[in-house]
Amino acid sequence: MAKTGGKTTIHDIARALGLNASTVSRALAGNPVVSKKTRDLVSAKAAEMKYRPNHMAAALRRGRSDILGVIVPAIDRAFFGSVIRGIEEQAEANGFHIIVCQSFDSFERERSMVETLRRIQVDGIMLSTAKDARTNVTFYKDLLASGFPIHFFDHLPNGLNAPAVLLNDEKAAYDATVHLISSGYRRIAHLRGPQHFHIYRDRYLGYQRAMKEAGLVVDDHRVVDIVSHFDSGADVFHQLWNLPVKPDAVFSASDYSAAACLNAARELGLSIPGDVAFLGFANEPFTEIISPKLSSVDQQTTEMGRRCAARLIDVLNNKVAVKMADLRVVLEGKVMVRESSVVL
Amino acid sequence: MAKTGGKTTIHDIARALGLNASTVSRALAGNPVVSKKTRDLVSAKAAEMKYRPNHMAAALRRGRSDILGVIVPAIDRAFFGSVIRGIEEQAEANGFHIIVCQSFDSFERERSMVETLRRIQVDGIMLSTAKDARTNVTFYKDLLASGFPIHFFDHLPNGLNAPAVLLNDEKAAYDATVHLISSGYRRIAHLRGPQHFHIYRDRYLGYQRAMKEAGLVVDDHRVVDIVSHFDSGADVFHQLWNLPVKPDAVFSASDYSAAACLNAARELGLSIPGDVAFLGFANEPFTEIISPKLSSVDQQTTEMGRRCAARLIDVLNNKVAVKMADLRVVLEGKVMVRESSVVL
DNA sequence: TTGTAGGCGTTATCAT
DNA sequence: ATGATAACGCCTACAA
Repeated sequence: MAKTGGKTTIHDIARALGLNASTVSRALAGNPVVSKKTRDLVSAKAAEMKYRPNHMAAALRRGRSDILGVIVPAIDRAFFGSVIRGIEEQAEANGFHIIVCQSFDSFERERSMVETLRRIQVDGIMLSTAKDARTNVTFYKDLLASGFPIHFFDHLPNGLNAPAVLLNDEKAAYDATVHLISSGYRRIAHLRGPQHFHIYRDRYLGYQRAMKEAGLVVDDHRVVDIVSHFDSGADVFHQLWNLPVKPDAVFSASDYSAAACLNAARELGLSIPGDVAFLGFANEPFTEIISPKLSSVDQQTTEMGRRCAARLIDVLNNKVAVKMADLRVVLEGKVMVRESSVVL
Repeated sequence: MAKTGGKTTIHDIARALGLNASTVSRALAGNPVVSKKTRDLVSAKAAEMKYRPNHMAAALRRGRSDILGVIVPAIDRAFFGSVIRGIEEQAEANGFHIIVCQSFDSFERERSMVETLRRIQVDGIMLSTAKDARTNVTFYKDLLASGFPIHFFDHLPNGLNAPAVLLNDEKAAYDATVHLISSGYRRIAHLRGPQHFHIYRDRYLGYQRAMKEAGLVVDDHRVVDIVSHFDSGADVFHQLWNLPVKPDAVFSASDYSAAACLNAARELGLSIPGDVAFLGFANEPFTEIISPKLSSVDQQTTEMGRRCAARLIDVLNNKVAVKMADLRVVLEGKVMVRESSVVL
């Protein structure tokens, strides 16, 4: 019989075998210092007694939990679900587990989740910070200075220099715009995200660079700010279509806005991509469902998660010095060409 | 200075205050047996020394980790992301954390994840089982018999009687069909999911019941099996539209198939919902993005997660006897009426 | 009201 | 090759 709550411990196995608990521990760990015979004996007995190692006890002793914390604004957003998938894959492959928390885009919640995760003794934390104006960069600076292993992904708060896996938004937007240009479009409009976010500013810059390099003018009338993600799409498109010189393509910093505009264009009976082409950003699952299928920029989300976890684990295993500068990984986006941007 | 790795323990606080660690422990726990003065003193010192409780040590001692395990086929599917959101919300509100794992629809992985989670000493597990033919119900029966707290959601493997939070698929499909009927549609086709899954069989049954109750015939030609989720949609619709008597509405057991058919119908220049209406199932995020917006059945995913976690936590807190029968919760779906099924 | 001591299950450091 | 012992940080009878 087991001691506590029907749970077998190494002591139970030791007793049953007339051995010492430490020998059992070593045997179970496959320590070659223990004779092959004993090792086999022990593992047989362990199986027989349905022994299940207590990971927490081991963690307490070793000072390492093999658990990583993940904080995202909301787990049910496609982007984060996909990143977490990559994180979990990579963690699992390395014997780690992940605890997932949601900040709901509140900095205060985020801060308290970090605290709680540390109490649980996670070995490190990966997070995509909340889009919260109250975000206090000092908190992260202190955290980093304290040496606690933390990795960011998707974006970094303004003014923070820290290990992170990011997307090269400028390049991705550049590539996307180049794709439109090389497909023959010239009067390319841009639906622009909030410019106080790095990612959207970079997308705008990439768009501009591609236009300029091709010798095309960036007409300010063709650059429209996205206010709400989806709902105002029709208005935005009508505004663009009422310009004296109509655009022949729309590159949007968001798939939602792109889809809304695309729908508005179709309502008007326009041919897509004949009269006007569309290209979004984020490669949301719905881009393949709507008709015509929306071209978009894939953000390598799962890869982002994998890389982030891999880097963090490298740090934990001392395989990589915690030189922050070295730890910045920038991924390349991928233009997914679909029906909305190719003249058939 | 702290003893280990710069981490303050209750012993450090005790020493600094000339107290005993147990007093500090009690004070920190807010135990009223400790004088108010001492309690204040202790918490002040704790803050000063940046004390962070070691949850693992406490867990080991108390035999309770306050961590729950969650196993889903894939975290990046909208359905599961949404359920997990609910689980995490509820767990967090009760001082629990969740560890998330993916089975990738493999029974063997699932079984090994259960094992690993138990090693980590999670207090209970919530899972949506893998759609894997090799699934062995005995495994779950044994697990339940052992008394380990486990709750299922979304569906139960055939032949398993266990605590679960499910959707009343029959009723939801019935309601959906009734909505179409009361909107004036009569020749309603059904895109049917694989009948060896309970959920799809129930949806088919609900459709049939509504039709019969309304005195409408269920024409077998109008019932088409969904093979692949999305791609074959156009073929399916053409097949339906080439029938001698064309359907005037399509109720699909999947949003993907519904969307594919809807697109095919639009290609043919049909008016939706004038010529033909569409109603899907799952309320996928894209239903509001495509045009016309797709009516669908909401599966109360977040609520499903919340309820599942709430029930499990009740069991853990001994608030609810572990009578399995009592623990079956059946949620009602909700018909979301959108543009694709209402004649304007 | 506070202190003492033992143990949760494991591992690491001694010694044998 | 194996055993004894202590310790990881916390909690909780029991004692004072």
